[in-house]
Amino acid sequence: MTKTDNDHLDDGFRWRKYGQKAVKNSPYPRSYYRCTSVGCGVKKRVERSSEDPTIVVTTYEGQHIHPSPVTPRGSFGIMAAASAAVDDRLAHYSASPFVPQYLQLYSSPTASVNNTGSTNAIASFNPTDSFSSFVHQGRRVSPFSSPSPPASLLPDHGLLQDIVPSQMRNEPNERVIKDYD
DNA sequence: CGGCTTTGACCGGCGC
DNA sequence: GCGCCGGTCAAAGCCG
Repeated sequence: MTKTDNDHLDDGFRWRKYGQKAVKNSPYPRSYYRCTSVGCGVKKRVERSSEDPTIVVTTYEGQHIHPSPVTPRGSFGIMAAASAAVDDRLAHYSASPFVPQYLQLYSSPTASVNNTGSTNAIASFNPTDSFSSFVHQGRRVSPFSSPSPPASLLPDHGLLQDIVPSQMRNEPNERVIKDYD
């Protein structure tokens, strides 16, 4: 869940929108995106909370098989370390017998980012904010990956989506990236 | 002109 | 079998 008034969150990857549907129990539509990188079938769903319109719920499906194709402010290099850290946890989680065919990982990646001490743009985040939690569903997404191999065997460099370049504060006049629309 | 969004149609799964 | 629902396709249009 991400608190933002901006619909177009840039998490460091290029996404192509391929669908939009009205969601039941919510006046807001749900958008479907796919990673534009070839061979990377990562998908994500983005929908707005019906209760709090400033909250967008982003659900990622799959893991990127490539590093971030874009480096918005040249500050995404540090994300490699961050993703590696989360990677380790992901592998650990997936090894757990309690995790079914998919796994749900709740984490606060911004905290680990700050731990690097070398952040710049991302340092403006609030790691204490519980809204930085994300739900991950590691499922088979591309025809290349095995049905459901242990994540520890995958080169998953792709959990960068954990870090969303948006402030998660409840500030009315915040403008995260730019005032889009 | 190329890449992306938009948007209605289409499709498969599921419940009745 | 039928209709609903969630997800995807793909043509057309938009925009830098």
